[in-house]
Amino acid sequence: MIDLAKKLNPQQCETASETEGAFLVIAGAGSGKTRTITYRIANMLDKGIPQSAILALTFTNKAAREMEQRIKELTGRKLTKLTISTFHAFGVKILRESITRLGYKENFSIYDQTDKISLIKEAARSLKIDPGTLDLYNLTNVFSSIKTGREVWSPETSQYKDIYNEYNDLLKLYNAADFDDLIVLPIKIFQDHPDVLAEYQARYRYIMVDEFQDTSKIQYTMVHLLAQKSGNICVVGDDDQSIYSWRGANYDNIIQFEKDFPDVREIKLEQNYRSTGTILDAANSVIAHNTKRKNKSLWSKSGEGLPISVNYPENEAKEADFIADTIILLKGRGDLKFDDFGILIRTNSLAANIEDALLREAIPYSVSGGTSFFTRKEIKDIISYMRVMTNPDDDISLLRVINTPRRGVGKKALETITGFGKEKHCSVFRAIKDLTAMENSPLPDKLKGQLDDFIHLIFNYKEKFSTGRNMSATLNALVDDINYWGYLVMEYQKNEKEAKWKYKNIMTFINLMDRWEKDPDNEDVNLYSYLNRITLITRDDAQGDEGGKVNLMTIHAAKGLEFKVVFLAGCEDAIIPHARALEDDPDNIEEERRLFYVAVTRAMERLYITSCRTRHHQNEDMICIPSRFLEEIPSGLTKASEPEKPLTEEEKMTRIMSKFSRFKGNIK
DNA sequence: CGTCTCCAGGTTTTT
DNA sequence: CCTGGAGACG
Repeated sequence: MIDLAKKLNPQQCETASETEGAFLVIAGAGSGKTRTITYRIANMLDKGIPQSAILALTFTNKAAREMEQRIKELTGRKLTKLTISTFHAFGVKILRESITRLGYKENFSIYDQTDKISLIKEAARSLKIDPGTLDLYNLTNVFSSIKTGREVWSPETSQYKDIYNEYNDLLKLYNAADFDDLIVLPIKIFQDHPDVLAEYQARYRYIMVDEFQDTSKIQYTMVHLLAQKSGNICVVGDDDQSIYSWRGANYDNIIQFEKDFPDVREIKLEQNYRSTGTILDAANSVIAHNTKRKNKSLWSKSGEGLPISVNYPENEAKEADFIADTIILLKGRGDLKFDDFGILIRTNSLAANIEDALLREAIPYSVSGGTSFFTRKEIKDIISYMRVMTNPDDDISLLRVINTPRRGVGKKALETITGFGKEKHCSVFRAIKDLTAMENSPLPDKLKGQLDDFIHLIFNYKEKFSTGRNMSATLNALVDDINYWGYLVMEYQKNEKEAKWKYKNIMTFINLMDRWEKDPDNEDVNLYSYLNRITLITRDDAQGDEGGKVNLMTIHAAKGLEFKVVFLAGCEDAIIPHARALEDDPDNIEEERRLFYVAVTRAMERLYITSCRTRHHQNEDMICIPSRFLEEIPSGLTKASEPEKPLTEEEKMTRIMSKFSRFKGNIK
């Protein structure tokens, strides 16, 4: 038995010890939120609540993994029946069990952003609309908003209604689900089939939601459906750290929660255990400028600590050098490890320069975000092969690999094949199979032979994979068989390094699979679950935390993490707050401020802020203005290593010009 | 008919 | 600066 009162402060203790009923826990930054949840679950297990009755929903895979690890350590139990996962992974779990209720077949594919764009193109083409005239990236967002109920069709968007409908028809036809479907379809199952819902309600009688402030409306709907029966639900969040409203995360959820569970008990965790007094004061001062927030005040017993260092490097290269040099310097003192450092940036594009400097100084680092490993072209190619094997209806993946490596399948041949498929209402895979077997096929004989080989290859490897044994070796053989290396050499003739690098990525991918299938805790070893898994893993894969790497990531990705030393780079106006955020809605300034607040509160001991004087952007040297949030930090808390020089008349002029051009550039 | 090459455009944040 | 699409070539 764990003595909660001894390990936790009174508010934490209350949260952890009361397991029945509805709870709303407002947990400030660094207030020991994860610790509290961990103890709460451990306490449930102590009380004899079965693992299988507990569902904990987190925001990222990493958070889920960490929580599981901590509970394991705390209780010393095996946790095979406990469900700790992200909303999306939980959605996949439900769909794998019940998607046939909606008329889908079992091995559905999950489409990421890239697949989604391909599919929208496909939908447009089938409606005789030239995809070239569309802003596809933008459409992915519009469709997402519509599907999740965040927005309704507006005069500007309603012209895309037909494409949207076609897009959804195709998804179903291809037996595929996009990310939104992973939440929307389970809800549909629950609503259409009360018996299924009742089953899940009976199974998950104790539900916890972490980072509740970032739950979207539909995610909340899903949780509410599950929890309304038992009424045992505990949501934990911090409105000041709500940074995903653009994705449908909604403050209204807190209000809705209070309505849906009128007996809710509200607990506030306000003691901060993470940061020095200086850092906390700075954070508090900044966030106080926001008007829409629940009242709370973070306090701490720790001392004031060091002043916050604010620097104004000449340009982004100097900024990167400063960060790298400072890491070397602090590391040299011996009491810090590389993974005690976090470098936070507003946008992924800021990472490149910093990576350069870290590489040059031979500082080991890991970047999260940006083009995720699994969305790299070469990796997607390989994944698509495997997807076709698990789901032959997946036309998008099939079209991706049919001519990769090149098999002489060009535009004309593709037209014939897809045309045939449309006519016969069958998948492209089926069409290829039929067309190659046909007597007087419209395809030339040479191509028929090639395609026949392709079909056999798919069947052959599907068979090998289906044993569920040694899948990484099978994959290795597949990569050899299709001569992917030869393909890379061809494609990157002038750049052998690139080809080698891409091939190395594939080898890494195979190794990852090997590790995964040999993991003794893994109870579900088959190709399909692997594919599901990697589609949902994105930025936080780098679980190789051997303790030796500096962390470079976006502020969004840093949510829930803490570092002894934090660098906040690119603290310039138009970066944070981001120019695009402020364009239409001035209310967005509050979210940008929360983002800044999240960044500051990641720091435990030292905080370095850099704001470049100039920055190279789109082939132009732009003059930069320091972020307006810097002014919101009381000057007594900072130490400017390099005070800003007053502007010359000429500089003022350029600044106005650059502002103007930036503004112009951002209209539509 | 498939492939190669040049040119325009473009990502804020993520599951 | 890098990616993807359109047009010329083999």
